[in-house]
Amino acid sequence: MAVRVRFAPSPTGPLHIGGVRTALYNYLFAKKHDGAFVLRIEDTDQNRSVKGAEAYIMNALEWLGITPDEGPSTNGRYGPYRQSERKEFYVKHINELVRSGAAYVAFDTAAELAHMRSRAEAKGETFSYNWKNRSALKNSFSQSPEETQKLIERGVPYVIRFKTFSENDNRFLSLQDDVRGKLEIDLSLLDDKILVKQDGMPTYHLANVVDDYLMEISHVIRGEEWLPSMALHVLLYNAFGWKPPVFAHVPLILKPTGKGKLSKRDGDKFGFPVFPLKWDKITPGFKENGYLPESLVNYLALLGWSPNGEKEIFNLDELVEVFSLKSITKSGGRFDPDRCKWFNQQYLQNADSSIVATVLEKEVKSKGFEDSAVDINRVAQLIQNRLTLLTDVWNEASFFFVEPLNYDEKAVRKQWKDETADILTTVIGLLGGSKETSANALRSLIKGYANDNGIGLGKIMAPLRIALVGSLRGPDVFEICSTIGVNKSILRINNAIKHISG
RNA sequence: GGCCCGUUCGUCUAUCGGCUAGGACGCCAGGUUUUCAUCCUGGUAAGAGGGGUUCGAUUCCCCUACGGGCUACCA
Repeated sequence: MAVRVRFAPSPTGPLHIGGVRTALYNYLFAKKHDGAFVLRIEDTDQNRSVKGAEAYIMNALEWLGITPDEGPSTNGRYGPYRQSERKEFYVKHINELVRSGAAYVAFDTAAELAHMRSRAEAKGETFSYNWKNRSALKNSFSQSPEETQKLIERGVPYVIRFKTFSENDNRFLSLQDDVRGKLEIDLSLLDDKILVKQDGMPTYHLANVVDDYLMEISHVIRGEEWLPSMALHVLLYNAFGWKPPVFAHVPLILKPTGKGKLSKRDGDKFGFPVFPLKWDKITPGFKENGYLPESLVNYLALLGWSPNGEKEIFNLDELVEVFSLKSITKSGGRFDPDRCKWFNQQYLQNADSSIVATVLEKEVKSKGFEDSAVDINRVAQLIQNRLTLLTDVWNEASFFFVEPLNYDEKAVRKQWKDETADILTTVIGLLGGSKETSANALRSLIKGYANDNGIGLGKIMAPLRIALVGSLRGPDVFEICSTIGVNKSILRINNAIKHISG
């Protein structure tokens, strides 16, 4: 049987990082088995749909490189791919269930149920709409078919519930999950879930099962929050006479520290993004924070799943190659910002330096420091292995374009001596007189001078760096000197002498 | 409260009854770089607790604790 999987988010906001990982696992599994990766928008609850969320989800998947084979933007033969556009299918199939007696009509209002719930709670009990009390409530079980028919005709609002369990049914249902193994569920503890709401729209449970069947989904890979309803879903497949898909419930992503699962607020709190792309004006995503999509994918893949062996850096294609549901972890994992950054640093180091150059060029332009004399590509190469995030670019490269406005006090105190001004003045002379301006040429020039005159190189290098950069950091001094040009270097050195010694 | 799932270094994980419990992030130390970062080398640090089963348990079973999820006319 062909492998077909789906990622089925609800468009209630930006795609959370946990959703990203679920989508990723689905994608990897599909590609591994030459199957199809389907995007289905679960928007049966109109009230909760958020404008722009669907587009966000698609853009995010696109950015990550895990583009669906089928979805709202394609015209696959299993469409439409928005549940709000599939009502006819649900109506057709729920009628089957009602006819067969697997589902029934119920007239209890939300207020009545809420009342019963709070009364039970006051007594320390839990109200559950199930086999024990179903015949005592207002539904087609407690009423005659004529009565029910009459109420429906009169337009009394109703919902349709699933008859989950009855006294004579098998009490235990055995389930198989590809991540967790065998599970045994006591069906007598389950309640009669609503399948169709008063407004005629299906709930998640119905829509999900009908769609997965109609779309010929072979494997349902979804978050662990769905594990408790797996029995219901299998029961639904059985009631329809359909073969259930294979299920695999993946663990949740937890907060870096503290209790609970990762939430939007953790991002603000700990200073890292939890969404792939920026959402509103104030919530940046991984992209805006300087992460490469490949590194996010790599990190997320390894949070909750592990390959054989000790290799850790995998691009998408390599992940596809080695991915397997069986090696998904059972326990929830904490999101570790440091480790995520490390992956980014690794990818940045191995990336084509044009990526860095592009970002740098944009920064330089937007800040108004365009300088045709400074080779952007060369600077990019010099700073590339000093970056962790793409957003570090300007901090690492600014001094190539902007001369120091002030000088690191501590560095000056320690490295700037009485004789420094004289030495640097000589250096200026040497630089000015040099025909060769490559980093190597300048290096041997200065080293030669130091050697010939018995001056320790340290007496030159540190002050020179302070003069050019403003502090003791950055790439090789002679590379900087050569990249910004001898003339500009001399200017900076003169300035430093004036400011510090003068 | 009820039900379900889980539990190996601080974090992500390997181990599928026989281990000096391996790797990665982080952290610490040393080396390279006459700076800083990178890079290299080394170090630190774990089987929640208690019962079984077994010649032998991190690995299998039970209990407890802890963590997580679900418990809506939300997904």
